[in-house]
Amino acid sequence: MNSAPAGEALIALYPILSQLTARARQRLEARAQLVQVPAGTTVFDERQACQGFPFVIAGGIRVVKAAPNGRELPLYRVTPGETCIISSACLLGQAPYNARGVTEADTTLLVVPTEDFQALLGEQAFRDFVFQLFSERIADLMQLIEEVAFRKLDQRLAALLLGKGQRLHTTHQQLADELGSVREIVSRLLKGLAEQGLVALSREQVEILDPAGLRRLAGN
Amino acid sequence: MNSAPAGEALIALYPILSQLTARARQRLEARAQLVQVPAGTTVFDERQACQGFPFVIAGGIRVVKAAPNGRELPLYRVTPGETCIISSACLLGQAPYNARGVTEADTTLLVVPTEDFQALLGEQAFRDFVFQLFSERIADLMQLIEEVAFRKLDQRLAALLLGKGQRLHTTHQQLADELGSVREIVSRLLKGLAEQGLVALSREQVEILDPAGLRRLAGN
DNA sequence: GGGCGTCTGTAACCTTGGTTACAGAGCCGG
DNA sequence: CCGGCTCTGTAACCAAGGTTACAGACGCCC
Repeated sequence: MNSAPAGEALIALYPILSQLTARARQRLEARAQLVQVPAGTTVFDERQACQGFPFVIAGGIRVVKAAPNGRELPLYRVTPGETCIISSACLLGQAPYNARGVTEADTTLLVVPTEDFQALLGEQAFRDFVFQLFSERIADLMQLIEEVAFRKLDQRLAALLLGKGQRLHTTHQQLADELGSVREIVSRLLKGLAEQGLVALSREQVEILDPAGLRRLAGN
Repeated sequence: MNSAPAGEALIALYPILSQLTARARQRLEARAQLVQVPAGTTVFDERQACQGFPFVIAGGIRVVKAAPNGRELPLYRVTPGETCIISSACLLGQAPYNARGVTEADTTLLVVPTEDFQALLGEQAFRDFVFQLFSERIADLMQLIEEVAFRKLDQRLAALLLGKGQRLHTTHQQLADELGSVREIVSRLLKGLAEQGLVALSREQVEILDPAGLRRLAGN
């Protein structure tokens, strides 16, 4: 590791690492690379071989599937304290990435070389940690499949609006990106929601007027 | 385990189990339940708590997401020698199932109680085995998301037809089920493929005439 | 051969969501 | 206050897929 402060931050974010054996710990400190990445960078992409395993120290990564026409569907986000299961899956399965990772903000990563990741997995504590994340993500992905395959866009939009406070500051375009759709449709649907009295719209803002109604819509 | 033959079959299918410690092995044999299930049985369903961990000895399980209107989208299949990662995810994440499992044929399962599954995970060999399956399935699920979200149905149909030999014996209804669609659409699309000379149709049969053409179609 | 069940073909129609193409509206800096 | 930018509203049109509703074909058993 390149600096002591980074090491402390790492342990604070990933308490599991404090349970490593001394040997694993030393190896990690000696070989991991601290990397700074500006917002909006593609840190890995489809069909690309996995070069190492990233711990997110600060910032965050949005993992998306990209359509041939340029549209993107977000799969999940990796925030500090989590790890990128797609990287784990690649490293474990010897397969190339099958999604794209883009930093959502200026991001600090600690990148562990492939061999050292394998070694880390030899540590029970770390392995349990990765296991836990795996199972959570799998549940998320199943949920996403259900939404994409079966839910209509207005339901997905309603679900997206919920649970982010009463006023969201966002553009229609951002909402569309989040749903893997396009701006015009989101505008259309939001108008529909507004006409039903569920939300109130203004520039770069959506105000939730009837959370229960939205939940009802989302839940069908 | 209830009978020696089942034990041998189990080891043959899951060679990893031969690497267990004697203690784990004994525990497994003492507590696992051999269960016979006829074809078409729902062995677990959405929102249901996970009761145990199944090893598939014979037959197979189709894991599907069910839509409110009764349609189903297959997520993956569990064949003998594999394990059901959704069960693993439930047990690890303490969450209820979020998909449905249906036997595709008469099926023999060895069901391991929850606590004993946790104990099995304490065994390195077994844990590695589950890990491997996890990463493969995650890749599958990502692939599925891509298909559902971005591919048109004719492309998905073309992909489905490939890699099953030159003549497939199946009904349009079965193909539709496989795609999470309906019979009429599949008939329509198959007709289109036939008109392009890619396939030849007859009752309960699809003959692949131009695999390369199908692959081209599927790959866009 | 007649009757029945399953499988297939097909047409008309509908809904959803996406595309294209603008027109304004709000905001901000010069 | 003006020009330019981003964001929003909206209408016309289109394509994909699903729904409804039949008709006929094939196979099989009696």
